[in-house]
Amino acid sequence: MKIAPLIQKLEQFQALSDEDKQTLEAAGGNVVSLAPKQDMISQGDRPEHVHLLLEGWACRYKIMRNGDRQIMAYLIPGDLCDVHVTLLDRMDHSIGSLSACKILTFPRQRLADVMEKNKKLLRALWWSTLVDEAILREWLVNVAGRPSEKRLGHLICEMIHRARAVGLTEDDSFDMPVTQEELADSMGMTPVHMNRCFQTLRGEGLISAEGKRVVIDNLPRLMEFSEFDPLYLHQVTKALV
Amino acid sequence: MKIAPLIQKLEQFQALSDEDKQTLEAAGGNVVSLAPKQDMISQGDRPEHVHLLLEGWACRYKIMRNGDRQIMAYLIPGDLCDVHVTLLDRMDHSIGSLSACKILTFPRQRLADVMEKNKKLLRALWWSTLVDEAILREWLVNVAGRPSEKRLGHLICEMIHRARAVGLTEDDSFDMPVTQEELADSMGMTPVHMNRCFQTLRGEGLISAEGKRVVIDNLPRLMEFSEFDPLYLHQVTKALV
DNA sequence: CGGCTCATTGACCAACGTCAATGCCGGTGG
DNA sequence: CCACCGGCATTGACGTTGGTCAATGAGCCG
Repeated sequence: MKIAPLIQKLEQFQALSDEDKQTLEAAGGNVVSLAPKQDMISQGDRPEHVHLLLEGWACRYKIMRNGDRQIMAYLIPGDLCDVHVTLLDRMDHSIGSLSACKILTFPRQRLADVMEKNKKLLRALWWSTLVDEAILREWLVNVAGRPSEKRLGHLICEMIHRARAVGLTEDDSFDMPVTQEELADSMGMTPVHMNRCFQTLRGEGLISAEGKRVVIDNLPRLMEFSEFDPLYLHQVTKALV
Repeated sequence: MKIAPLIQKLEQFQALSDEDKQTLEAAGGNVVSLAPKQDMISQGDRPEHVHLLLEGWACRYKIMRNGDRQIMAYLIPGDLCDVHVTLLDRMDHSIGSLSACKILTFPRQRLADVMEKNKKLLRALWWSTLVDEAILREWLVNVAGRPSEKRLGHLICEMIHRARAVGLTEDDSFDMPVTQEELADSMGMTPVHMNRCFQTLRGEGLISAEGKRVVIDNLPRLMEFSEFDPLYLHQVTKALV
């Protein structure tokens, strides 16, 4: 099933019947490929489709006055990028691919119809936007309140938990197709300093990133170091440890 | 009508019939008073009620490991504090009063029943959580990407727009019952530095805060200075200027 | 091999944090 | 009515985290 990772995510909230799954899958339209660093939707758009990420990583971002980019969320397979557009008039931010992506597009109205008729799915999708909001709150805490090394550590902890929930990890490692510059843009720091943070975490024996592969050498210790508490992810599989 | 400010807010999204309004009002329970600096809900709770703020200001916050508090949202009259709890299992943060508050409590199940039966209200309430999320994204941009004086300026612009939407402004001034320390906790800075930011904005002739009353001397210029674009608030009344 | 993007390094700098003192104001008890 | 107290705003001197600038490497691809 194309939408398997989404199903996997939604079932953390509520079990879905085969019929529910089929209904959702049937609402899907085309699968589209997107090259790295391309916009999927831009700020100001009134998109006609909702996008489900099937492969690759993407991000929400805004471009600021001085040209800086602020990344506000990372999107991984199973993430619906923009359920908003079924309710909000216009995109207040852009969504762009980080790596090469495969995307399933849902015609907006067809998804709205599904939610109109199937309350279980509606609740599940609403739930997923609430989890996105919870993640955003934790990002704010992270950026506003923690020193830079812990920020990076916390982000890595979050991403391995989310990646694991959709089956994208191996032991304590996963692919993170994101440059240090992009990481810096998401955590409110400079690329130079992001690099220094990586050095620190490696020096402490907490992680050993090689290229785009992040290997966490000691997850419990990294979680402790980064003050990471997975409660905010509202995952059923609470404990990874 | 007790829930007038909420109605006023929801109707930015969609007009509601008298019947809709009555349905929503009827779901409400008791009106409760809360002294300043009291928790309304605490992290980890599974609350039985959804809270609608009728009077006063409150905030979402988390306490961090080192005892610092991070405020993640300000809540003003008309704001539903925790629609989440109809779907998320447990509170991942706390909500506390800043000033004395009056709160209308909705028994969780009764609100869920309303949404079950009335799709228009369900959509309106979902919409309001999506707007909350949009505000949160902008806070992240603000804290991660703007220098401290613009952060404060941006927050003030946001709050006067939100206050105006529920009729709580007079010309370009409004009551902000929040200490500089609380503001600092929301913008990721220290109270000392928050004070310096106030001095700058006053010195530039942008605002003139006297006690808890904020007077904006030149709103267009403050918006320009703070890089404030109200799009993210998704208000119908876009322009204040 | 040349040219690209990205990671890494070092020297220096500024925004913001820390610490500690002082002032202001409203509330309260004598 | 007035003195005292407690919370908050304000100020100044100084310290530190993280930003800036600019150069060097390392890996990849045509």
